[in-house]
Amino acid sequence: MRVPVDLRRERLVEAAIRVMLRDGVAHATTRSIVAEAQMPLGAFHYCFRSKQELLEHVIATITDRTLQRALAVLVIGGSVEERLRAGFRAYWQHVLDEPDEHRLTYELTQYAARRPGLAGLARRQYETYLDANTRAIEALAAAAGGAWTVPVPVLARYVTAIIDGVTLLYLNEGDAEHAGAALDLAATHLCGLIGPF
Amino acid sequence: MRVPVDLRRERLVEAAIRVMLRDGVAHATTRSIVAEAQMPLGAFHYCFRSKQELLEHVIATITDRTLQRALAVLVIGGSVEERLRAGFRAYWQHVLDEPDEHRLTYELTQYAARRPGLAGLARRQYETYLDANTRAIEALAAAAGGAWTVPVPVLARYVTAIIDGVTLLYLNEGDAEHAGAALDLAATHLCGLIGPF
DNA sequence: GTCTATAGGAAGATAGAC
DNA sequence: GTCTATCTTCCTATAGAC
Repeated sequence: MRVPVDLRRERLVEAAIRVMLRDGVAHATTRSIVAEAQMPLGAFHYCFRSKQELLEHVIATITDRTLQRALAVLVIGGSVEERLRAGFRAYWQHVLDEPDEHRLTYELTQYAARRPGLAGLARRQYETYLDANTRAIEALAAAAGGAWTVPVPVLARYVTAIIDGVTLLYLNEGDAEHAGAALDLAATHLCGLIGPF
Repeated sequence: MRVPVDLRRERLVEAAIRVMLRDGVAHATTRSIVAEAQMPLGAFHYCFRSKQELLEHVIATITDRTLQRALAVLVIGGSVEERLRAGFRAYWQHVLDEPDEHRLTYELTQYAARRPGLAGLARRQYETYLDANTRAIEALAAAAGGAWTVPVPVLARYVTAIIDGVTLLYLNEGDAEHAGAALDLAATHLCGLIGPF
């Protein structure tokens, strides 16, 4: 039974993500991945040169999905404050719905940062998210016809940091109400930094 | 040459921390740890029942050190705003001085969260930090003779989240100036949440 | 390309002499 | 308690038949 190599690659990447979501990056061995994809062990190495090559595809896939979700939020209409809050709310809802996806994102970043061959990818992953937040912040100011009272690069890092921090806290502590309230506090804070009009 | 087992345990824990700081948790194998401590491999298992037992000691040691540093900041005097900013500044200076220690903290939390035998420790680690921040926030309000305009549990999570988020961002992106400015922004925000007097 | 079988190495843990 | 030698298991990667 012959299956195109491209399709096999895709299936292995998806299988790897499922295993990582379920058991963590450390348990995603070549063996567990091919088992999840219902392929023989030998299939792995004529689809990917090495396990690192698979991991690069996994990280690229996850980063792209996160980015697509972030961009989808930008098209929401309303006042600046409504749009800002809607963005935060949509993100937080996704954390509540798919906590494992977010856990995996942090795990992959850390895993990549520790291997020489993947360290660059971890950095680029963060730069991608920062860039998306920067665009969102600039878009909000443009829509308001005003400006921010704090430099955009600082705001972008503040937003990225509070989002990551609240998510990490929720994943480790499990208190959704208080964590969500802390994120709302940051959103309110940001609303006060827009102007003058 | 006979060395007390308690002392050997201590040396293995310190050696493990050095290896983890240098190469990451995944590279801290029983072999690399005993090599760092200049002990034979066999020494490991009459000092610790298992590698997990060593890890419990490592996490306890690191958590305790972080806590001691946090408590040391509390004795600083001055106005409420000065004390709050001094606390943030002291923390941030430590991040700049010892980034590897902070990287290790996140790595250990994540590592622990994925093993059934250690998952409870990861949660307790976060609860410890949250508890320390809660005390600091209450102490600040008490010193001001006032109160916070936002519930303390929410503030404690906001502080924990922004600290973690900014640190993680700096460790992954490397932009100390902008990350520090984002942390300052949060400190300023907090100063505005104290009152009425 | 596809698979089975296996190489080659590193991990945690233990056996047993001293 | 102390150490050397070894057991068992699991990993990534490859060899070689089809």
